[in-house]
Amino acid sequence: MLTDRQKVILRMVVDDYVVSAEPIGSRTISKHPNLGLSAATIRNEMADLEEMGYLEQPHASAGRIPSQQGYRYYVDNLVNSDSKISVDDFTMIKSLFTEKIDEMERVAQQTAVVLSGLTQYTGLVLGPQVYDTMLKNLQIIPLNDHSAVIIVVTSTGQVQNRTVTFPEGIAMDEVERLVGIVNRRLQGTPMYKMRSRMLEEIMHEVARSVGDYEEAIRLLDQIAPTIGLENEAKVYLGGATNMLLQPEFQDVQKAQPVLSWLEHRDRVVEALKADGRAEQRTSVRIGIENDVETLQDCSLITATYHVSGVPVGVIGVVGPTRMEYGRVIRLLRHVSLGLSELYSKFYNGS
Amino acid sequence: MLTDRQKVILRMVVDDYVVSAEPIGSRTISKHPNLGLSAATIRNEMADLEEMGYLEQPHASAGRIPSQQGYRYYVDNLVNSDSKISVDDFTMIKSLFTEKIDEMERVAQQTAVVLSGLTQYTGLVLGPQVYDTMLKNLQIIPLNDHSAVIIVVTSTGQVQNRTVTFPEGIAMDEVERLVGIVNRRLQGTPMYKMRSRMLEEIMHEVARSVGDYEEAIRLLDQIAPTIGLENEAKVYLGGATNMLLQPEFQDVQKAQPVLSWLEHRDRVVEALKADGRAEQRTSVRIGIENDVETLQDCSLITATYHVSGVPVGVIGVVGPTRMEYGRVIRLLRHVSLGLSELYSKFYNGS
DNA sequence: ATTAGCACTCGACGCATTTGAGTGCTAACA
DNA sequence: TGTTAGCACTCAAATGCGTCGAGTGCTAAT
Repeated sequence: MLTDRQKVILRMVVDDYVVSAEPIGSRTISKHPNLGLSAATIRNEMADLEEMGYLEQPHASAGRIPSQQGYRYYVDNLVNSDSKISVDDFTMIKSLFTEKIDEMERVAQQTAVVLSGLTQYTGLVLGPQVYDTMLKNLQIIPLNDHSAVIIVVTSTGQVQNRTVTFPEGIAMDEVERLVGIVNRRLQGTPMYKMRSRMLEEIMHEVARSVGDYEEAIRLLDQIAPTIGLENEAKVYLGGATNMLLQPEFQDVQKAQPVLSWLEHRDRVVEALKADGRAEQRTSVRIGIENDVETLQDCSLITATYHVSGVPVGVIGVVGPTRMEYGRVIRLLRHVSLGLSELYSKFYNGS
Repeated sequence: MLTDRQKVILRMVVDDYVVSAEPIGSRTISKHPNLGLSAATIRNEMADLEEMGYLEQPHASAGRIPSQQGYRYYVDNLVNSDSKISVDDFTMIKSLFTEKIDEMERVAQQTAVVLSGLTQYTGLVLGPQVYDTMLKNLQIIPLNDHSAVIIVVTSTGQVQNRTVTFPEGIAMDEVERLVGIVNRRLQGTPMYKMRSRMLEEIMHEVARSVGDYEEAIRLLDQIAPTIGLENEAKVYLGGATNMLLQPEFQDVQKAQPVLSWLEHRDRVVEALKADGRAEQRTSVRIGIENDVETLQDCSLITATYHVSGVPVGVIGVVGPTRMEYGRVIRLLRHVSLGLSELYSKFYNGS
């Protein structure tokens, strides 16, 4: 357990280090106003904090920097994440939500960019995944004799499409009949049940109406991935190269793996989803707390956003462990609330 | 005009420098087999080549490196861009086209990744823009009382969609009537004429059938951007962070602007389009030949791909001016041929 | 418990020296 | 006349060395 004074000192070290990126010495701390302590006293306390694992020394005659455990303690006990965000931040974010953006995709992208712009870290947005969407409509538009566009519309207005080529021996009208069947029997079916329902309920009816059973199955197989669109979450990155401005990424060897990791969307999606499933509204992963090896010197802070109280997406920020935890957490909370509002309006029909 | 011997030497300098990234000295060249010349002779020739502007010296006692003019001469006269690509490259690319990828979007993305993987530069793909597509179908799917999804399908099977919210006082059936009019009157209209045709031909008819003229215009305005989808080309990047492996990007200050430039898709699209309009099938922009200031130490090589002989898209590679011009040009030619074939099949209905 | 004082540590910085790759020039040679 | 060997010269990079100073730990005094 830390004494009050140790907490104060730890907080000061973190706060100072986060802005300066240089080890903090005892003198620096002792010069802080409203802290009538000499450097020697601070030294003693710092030595204790180091022994307990909250601080560390890059080398013997240098100042102290927070350890990952130190950051963790800071985030759990010292940071004030409830106060308001700064006026500048507020106006910046406000423009994001008031600007009339009718394409929801652009909102997500723009959110990532704004998050990065405000923090100089990388902004992440995991697009909304609404789980209880249902099939609204299945359309087929013939292109020529043997190919057509299949269009799926969900109850929330998401649209997915795919061009399919028919196997030899299947005529257009058979396909159209097939689509008719799907529409008749499966409208209103939740999307996540789609695939199984298609197999269970439709197959026999298909067999009855379509000439060639074998071919019908082949065709359904081709359409299935589109129809049963797994509502696959898309991730949007913003300002990944902003991170190159951070001192810890001045060394390309350090920066390359992280940027490279960010390039693979699927990995990023996975990392964000993991946090999205957590109970809390905001999650902070510091260094080795990240399952991803590449991010062992980075922190990932995420927040979920909601539609009708249900979490549907995640926003987040990746940066070096030396991060403005307080500010970033407040920013993310604020933005996630805004997004929740926006998406709720959108999905509940504005 | 260069003597044959000077050409040989220039080619050697470029070839050596491209792989070593270190200034090339006279001794190195003289040691080349099938070139019975002493270092001293090479020195004289090199001095001449420098005087003519094809080589330069980083500092007095260093070897020579090619100047941008030197690269230009190399590309124009010395590179052999017609020979075949290597077997390794061939198999790598082959898997790209034989793998059955039915989503054309993924083909483009994957092409960019493969280009980068093969070169360690950044791969670029400007998605196909087919200019003579026509309106195939306009669909409207109501979501609730005051919003619906508008879906546009073109003759080539491209699908674009948008959620629209109706102004107060416009009922769903009026919207449906409007869509019907558009379908009846404008099916088969080339997409690029869409917007003007909509205004010219439809307005008066709309006014007749829809109750409120003012509102009808407002509504059409809202739909217009989707219908008249400018066939906006999408750009796909691959392996931007691979460039951080290049020696010239070991300095973050050098790398950051370039990576940052690549982050803004619109700028990249513009640069690629510029090259796509050029006459030649492949274009090489070396250093300052790039209009973009950020790329003054980079080279951009592009090649167009075609559908039915008409150029519809661009692929390319961005890297440092010290680039394997020969190999990259051959790669791009090969890949662009493959893409042309693939897209031609796709658009002409396979 | 706090603090002043002091010896000690160690990276950063500046400066001189060395090293070596590479050049330009000159004179000899075919 | 073109080519080459030889040599003095140049300069970046590497190496070594002393200095500086921020910061520490320890001790003794308050």
